Amino acid sequence: MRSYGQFCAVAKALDVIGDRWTLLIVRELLLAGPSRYTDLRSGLPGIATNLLADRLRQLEAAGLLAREEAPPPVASTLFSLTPRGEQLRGVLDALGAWGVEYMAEGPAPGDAFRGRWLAWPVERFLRDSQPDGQPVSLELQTGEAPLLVEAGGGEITARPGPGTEPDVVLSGEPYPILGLLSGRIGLAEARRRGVRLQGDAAVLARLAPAAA
Amino acid sequence: MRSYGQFCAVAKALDVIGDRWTLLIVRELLLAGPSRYTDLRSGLPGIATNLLADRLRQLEAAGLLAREEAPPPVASTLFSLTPRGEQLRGVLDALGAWGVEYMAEGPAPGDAFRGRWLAWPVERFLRDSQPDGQPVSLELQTGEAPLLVEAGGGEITARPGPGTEPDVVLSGEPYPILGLLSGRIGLAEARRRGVRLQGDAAVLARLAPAAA
DNA sequence: CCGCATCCGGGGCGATACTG
DNA sequence: CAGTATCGCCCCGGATGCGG
Repeated sequence: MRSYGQFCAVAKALDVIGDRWTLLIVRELLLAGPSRYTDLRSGLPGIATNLLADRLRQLEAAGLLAREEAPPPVASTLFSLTPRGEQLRGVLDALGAWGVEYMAEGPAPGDAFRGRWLAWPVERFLRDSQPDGQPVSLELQTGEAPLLVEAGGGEITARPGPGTEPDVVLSGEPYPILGLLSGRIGLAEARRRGVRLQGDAAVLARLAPAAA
Repeated sequence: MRSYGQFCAVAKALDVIGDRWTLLIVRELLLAGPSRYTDLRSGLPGIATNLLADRLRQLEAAGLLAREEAPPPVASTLFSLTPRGEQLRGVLDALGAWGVEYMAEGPAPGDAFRGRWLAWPVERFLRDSQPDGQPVSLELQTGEAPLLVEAGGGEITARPGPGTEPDVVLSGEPYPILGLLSGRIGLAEARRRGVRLQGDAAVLARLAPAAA
């Protein structure tokens, strides 16, 4: 991108990661770890393939991304963040915390969705209401890939992949599931909106809205 | 800007503030407070005037910015951030903290500079090495408007405006001044690069590089 | 199938000029 | 002082092609 030409920390940062799609590519790599080109594409619905290739080159040139050739029989290229790229987590956290407010409005018509995108709302909007209780786990099935949420010791973490014997499994549309988790709607209302629940519903009480 | 069309907190945030120049306008309003159109322009060297007008309209429509008509005899329009706009401080902090690394490389040829842009490097890169000592103040004269830096109680703050009887005044080019404050170069080297110092040089010892 | 390159239309952006 | 008007250009989006 064209430089702002300003000797300022914020402007210098935007010189590097201010291009369209760039931070969303970093988001995918932070959420999913080392990824193939095709997987990045599926995690970035709407991106043009030439733009993705361009951005990957720019990120590599800037030292934020490394490209490793996986050995046969995998025979695939893996893109991963360098330590410098990982340091963008703080920026993405701040952006996600600020943008999560717009999630409460629900998805716009035609909005795409991937299960792992719930990671920020879950970690940012919720807290563990019983820090001294036994750790509990939830599996969220909102798309292709499930998200595993764990609450314990006052902390809430979210990461991709199915859980081994989660205490409760929620499946359905992301918006009502997010509403249920955040307490904006109750279980009955969530069910009416197509959310299905398997397991121990009492586990949901462990998740409480975090103080703003 | 065109929406990313993704039901994701980060993407929704970028839908609102991802446009070119937008975050730099927020930077100016955070650093300088309510500002006139002309002052914003001078704080954003390189921006086209139609773009500034466009962005101000977008920010107003998004509820991040308010426009107040100052009464006569001032007879001027003031642009200020709404509370929602102020909440972007966390995003700018994260961006500045990440981008400050590029400041160590020095300004690119032709880079513009404004004194208040040093606020982030100073607050992020430095700490008060003697929290129990008397508060001290420094005035940095690097451009048109001076920056006032205060160290006391372990905290370092930076804000625009000249100080009343600062303990030390530094004037010169921003890069060597930044190097002097961060300890990358010594006082002798800084003087050789044109930095002039008035007052008590011992005060500089209060500022130490913050742990990375 | 994976990881792109190429082509082309539209719009955001940049610079300058101008105005109430 | 606070913008509007205009005009190129280049970035972006969408489609298609293509070698490994």
